[in-house]
Amino acid sequence: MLHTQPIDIVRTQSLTSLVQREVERLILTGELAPGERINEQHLAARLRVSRGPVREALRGLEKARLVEARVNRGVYVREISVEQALEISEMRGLITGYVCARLAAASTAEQRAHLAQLIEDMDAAITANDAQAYYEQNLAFHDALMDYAGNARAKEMYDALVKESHLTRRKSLFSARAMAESNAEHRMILDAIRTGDAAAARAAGEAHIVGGKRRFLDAIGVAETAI
Amino acid sequence: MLHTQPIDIVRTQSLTSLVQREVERLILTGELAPGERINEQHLAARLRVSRGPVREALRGLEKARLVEARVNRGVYVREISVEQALEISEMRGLITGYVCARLAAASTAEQRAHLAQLIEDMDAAITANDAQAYYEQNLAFHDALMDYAGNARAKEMYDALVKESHLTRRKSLFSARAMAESNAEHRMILDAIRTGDAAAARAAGEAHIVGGKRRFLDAIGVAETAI
DNA sequence: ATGCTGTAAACTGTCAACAGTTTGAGTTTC
DNA sequence: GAAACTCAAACTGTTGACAGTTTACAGCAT
Repeated sequence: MLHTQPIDIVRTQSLTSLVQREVERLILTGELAPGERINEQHLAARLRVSRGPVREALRGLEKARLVEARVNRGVYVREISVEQALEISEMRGLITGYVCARLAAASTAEQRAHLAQLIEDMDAAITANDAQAYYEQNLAFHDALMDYAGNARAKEMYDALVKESHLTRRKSLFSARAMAESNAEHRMILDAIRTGDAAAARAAGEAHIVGGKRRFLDAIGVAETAI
Repeated sequence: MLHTQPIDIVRTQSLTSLVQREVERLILTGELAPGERINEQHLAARLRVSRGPVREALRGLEKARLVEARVNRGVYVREISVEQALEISEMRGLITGYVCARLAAASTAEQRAHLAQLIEDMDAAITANDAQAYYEQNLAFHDALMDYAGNARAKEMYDALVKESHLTRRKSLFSARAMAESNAEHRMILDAIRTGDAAAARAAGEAHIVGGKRRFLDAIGVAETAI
């Protein structure tokens, strides 16, 4: 009975969850752009399912704030304003500060070593001026912080915010200088964690918010005073 | 044409959203208890709709973390453990600290007066040993903090956490002493906001977390060291 | 009595069709 | 030429039905 597993996989996942994951992927990769309308029929035909599971999946994505439904008018990939992007960023930073403080209070040597490694990798990406690599490693760094802090709820909220932040049209192509600043802040976070100073770790996380917000505004060319 | 409004309501709101609100109400009021299974057919019959809207509504509530779906086995009102309740509480407190800091940086006299009034009301509830009134006014106080802070995202996340926290079976019937402690912390928050000291306001919010967590554990009879 | 097996009822997951609304092209009117 | 109207196509909201799975119970063996 070698081929029993595929059947199990089909049986243990609903079409709704599969559709939801696929649409989420389409949105996060930009194949479905913010503001774009999602046609239920076409989507159902493309995925070879009926409209039922598609509608259920879209309802889930609505609560996840990735799409917006307008009555009798269909669902649209959500568009977020600069103000909303900043709010999301602040919430991300808030949670980051929290987990940094927790890690300062309790973390293993292995965890700290992994964080240090990621910072090294980001330095390499900066040297290579590889913004894409930096972006991904930056996500990995923050993911690691969330994982190690031992608060599953904080991690889930953070992940939801990160997904939502991908809705911003302006793909943040950071300059080498911005990346260097950002990574210096990562280093400060790790230093504070190493010394076990929860307040300092939290402050470093907070500083990372403020810095990230400023760099975001710089990147999109909006003066902070204009907000 | 006196009876035109109900029709309009039906037209401008989908059945799904109505079902979702109703099921949410049933859960938050405890008519649907944590762990209880939700029968789609019965629910659809009770609300006089077909199963489609019901299923869509349940999918939304799943993302809102109020229900849990098990494949081929239906959806259940979510049960949360003490650990999860503590995580939710910490996140609530985290956001509270954030908005307190923002209010210290910017708030109007009217807003501060309203907060002061709510604290007075809570004092009255304590004197009357009316835990129910205290509970509701406490929610109103925190709602006001969220409203006035001017971060819509923070408010939404907080509201979602509050709804989720209602899933805990143990209705926190605080003692008069616990209520007094809690309200004293509210007063410290307001004092810090009044003096415009963002750091102190935030610290007061943080203290309110720790205090609330300790009181919660006291109420359910779990030693903090056991967690 | 106790445990196992088979069967039927109940329920979930999925689909296809219907009803009502929106949208846009074409036509008419001013 | 522009605005208003008409009408059909397209699409969403909703429903009812079908297929497959789970569950509970009765019957049987031990």
